Amino acid sequence: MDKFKQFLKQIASITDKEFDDTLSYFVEQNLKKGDFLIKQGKVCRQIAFIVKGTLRTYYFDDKAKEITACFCTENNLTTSYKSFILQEPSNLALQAIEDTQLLVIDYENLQKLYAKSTIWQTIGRTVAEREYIVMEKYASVLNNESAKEKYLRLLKEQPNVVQKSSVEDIASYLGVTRRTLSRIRKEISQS
Amino acid sequence: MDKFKQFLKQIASITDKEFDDTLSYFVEQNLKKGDFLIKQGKVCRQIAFIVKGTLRTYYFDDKAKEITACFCTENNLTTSYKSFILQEPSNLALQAIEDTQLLVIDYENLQKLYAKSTIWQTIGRTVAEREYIVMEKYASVLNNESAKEKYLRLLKEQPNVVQKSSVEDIASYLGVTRRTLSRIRKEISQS
DNA sequence: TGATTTTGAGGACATTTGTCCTTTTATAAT
DNA sequence: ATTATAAAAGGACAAATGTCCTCAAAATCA
Repeated sequence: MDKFKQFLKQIASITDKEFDDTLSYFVEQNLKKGDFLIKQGKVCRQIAFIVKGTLRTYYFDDKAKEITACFCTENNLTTSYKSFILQEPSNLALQAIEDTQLLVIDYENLQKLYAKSTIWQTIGRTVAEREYIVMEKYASVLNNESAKEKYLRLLKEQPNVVQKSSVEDIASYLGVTRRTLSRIRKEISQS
Repeated sequence: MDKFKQFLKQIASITDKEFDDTLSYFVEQNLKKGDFLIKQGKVCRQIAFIVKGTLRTYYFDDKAKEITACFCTENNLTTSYKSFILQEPSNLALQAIEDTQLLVIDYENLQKLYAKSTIWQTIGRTVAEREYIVMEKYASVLNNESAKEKYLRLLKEQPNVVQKSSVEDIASYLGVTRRTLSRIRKEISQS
């Protein structure tokens, strides 16, 4: 609960009172490893703050290959954002890769917060802006870095994720094949 | 002017009066081919609606290679978004690749709009959400498509851009080398 | 117009990455 | 513990892409 308050304070200058007034709009939810927060094809109706744990999001590309879109970690928000924004069926699935504890708000409640509170309008915009910045960074990495550079970056920025995930999932996140990732790992272990 | 109103109406239900009250916050600006809207290293203080024309945005990657980040076309917004959001020096430059006509709002005026009008809060959030969705799509293309697929997609989605831009710029946008793009073009012309 | 510079096409070869497969190792189930 | 199953490593070869370079065409400038 306190972690979430800290998270929000770092986004906008929300007062303790505003925060307390808000909490009733959220519900706690726990996922076991392997559980889904959101499944493909359903309209995503939640945004969740990850108190503890990790989720992987994935979709299927044009060639029906499963692609990891993102690893979502503690102290961040997670959702199938496009589906949530447009309230259209989600092409993303969100699955817990370990036991996970969430604070969840649904679409209606968030709209209520937007309607009644300026600070929440600001939070909503700022969250979208930040998600944009993260995605822009990801795109530039995909555009400009080699397989090895991308893997080393992930290793540096999200070492826990590398630990907890399968080679397959990491490879598709980096836009390379298992074979390539295997080569890279060997190279690294030898140097 | 009317194009801009249409653009906004499609984002949020802004009334004619609200729109008229807003217009004084914007200024018209014209760029000649080659002119910069924003230069690297400066804090970006504007968001612009492109009434007519095209801009290219670019940056230099870790290896000091110039990379085209985006081709911005008529009836869309353009800005160095990250720099604008964080009010930090821009790594992007925005340059007109043909004579271009803009409607520009600066940072202070936008903050004023946010402060005084709920509809502008909604517009601000919705714009950020849309930019996110565009960037997410771009990332998935970069992650999953071959050089040829990416080029064919650009050709389909932004044929004018392909016409107006150099091979170099298109290649870096697609994350490939000139040589690769040259091969693809030959292949296409032969089929 | 003629000279100069920039841009695009493409040859030759190197490197990276992918495909298909087998072997090895780790994990789970009985 | 033993067997069955799934995941990772890696061999052999193919395809895609990059590097470096030259030449021709196009654009620009004097």
